[in-house]
Amino acid sequence: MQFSSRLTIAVHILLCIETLKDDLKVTSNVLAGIINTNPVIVRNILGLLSSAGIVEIKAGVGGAYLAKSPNEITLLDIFKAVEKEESLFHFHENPNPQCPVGRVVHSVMDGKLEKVQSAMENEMAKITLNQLVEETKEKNF
Amino acid sequence: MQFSSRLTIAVHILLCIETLKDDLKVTSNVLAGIINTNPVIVRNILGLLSSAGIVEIKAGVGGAYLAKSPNEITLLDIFKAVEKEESLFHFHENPNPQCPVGRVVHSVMDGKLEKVQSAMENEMAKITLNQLVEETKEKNF
DNA sequence: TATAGTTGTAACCTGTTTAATTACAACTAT
DNA sequence: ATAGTTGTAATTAAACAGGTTACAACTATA
Repeated sequence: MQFSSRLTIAVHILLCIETLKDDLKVTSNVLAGIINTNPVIVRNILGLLSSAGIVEIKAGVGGAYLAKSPNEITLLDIFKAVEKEESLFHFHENPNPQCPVGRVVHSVMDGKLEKVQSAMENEMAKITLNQLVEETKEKNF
Repeated sequence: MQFSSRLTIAVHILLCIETLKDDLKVTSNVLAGIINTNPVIVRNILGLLSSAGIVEIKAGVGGAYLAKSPNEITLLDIFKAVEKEESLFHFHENPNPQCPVGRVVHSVMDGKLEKVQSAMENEMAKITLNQLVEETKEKNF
């Protein structure tokens, strides 16, 4: 199991919007060329980011813009925008309730799995788009 | 995206092995009945747990047994046994290297994504099978 | 030794998801 | 009015999850 590449594509899109905004209008065609994918893929992901209040998209005339300051956008925000599943873990259904284990396995595990997911999300919340922009600039000298 | 139910099934299997070992021979048929799935599913997951050195399986005569003490088995061990992907995240291939973002996005993100994955794995490593067994007993009074 | 119960594995099926692609209606600055 | 763009539907191919049937190989024990 892996997460889809929507997360890394979304980050790439946002970095491009912030980095290229002064030089050209950042459209789905431009982004698709940079990311090496299809404009429809980009438009779908931009739609998710827009629904999440992370970007604004100009209908008709085209172009995507950040809806917030880059240090108000975290990796967790981006992750939640593109991965809609509330829980990371999928529990098998209908364990046999006549077994002492089957009766309680769900309640025993739920708390643990929530902690694991929270650990991941807390780490994502520490990373802002601003940090990523700065590192991108640094690596280009 | 969600993890497969292999993790929770594997935990359920291990809890059953430890809890029921004194009362009956824990075979794939028994486990399938308890977990409410197919014996082949159970045998495949038991095979993964066996390859990882977590359980021993008696060929021919049948039955699965823990290969280690329950407090030497962590949720991370179980997770790694049943989810074979090394990286949680899937990076989109071939971003355009002529773009200053495309050139470095991989190296900027890799470190971040590793930290996120480590946070999740560290939390999993804290949880032992022994804890889960104890909580299962408690919840059954 | 023959047998019954079990494991390991192959083959197949269905449903879901990802990613790519074509097509086109609707929108809007110029 | 137009050209460029977005939003979205429909289709395709590949991968994966989970289930199922089938059967060869194994082994304690009667």
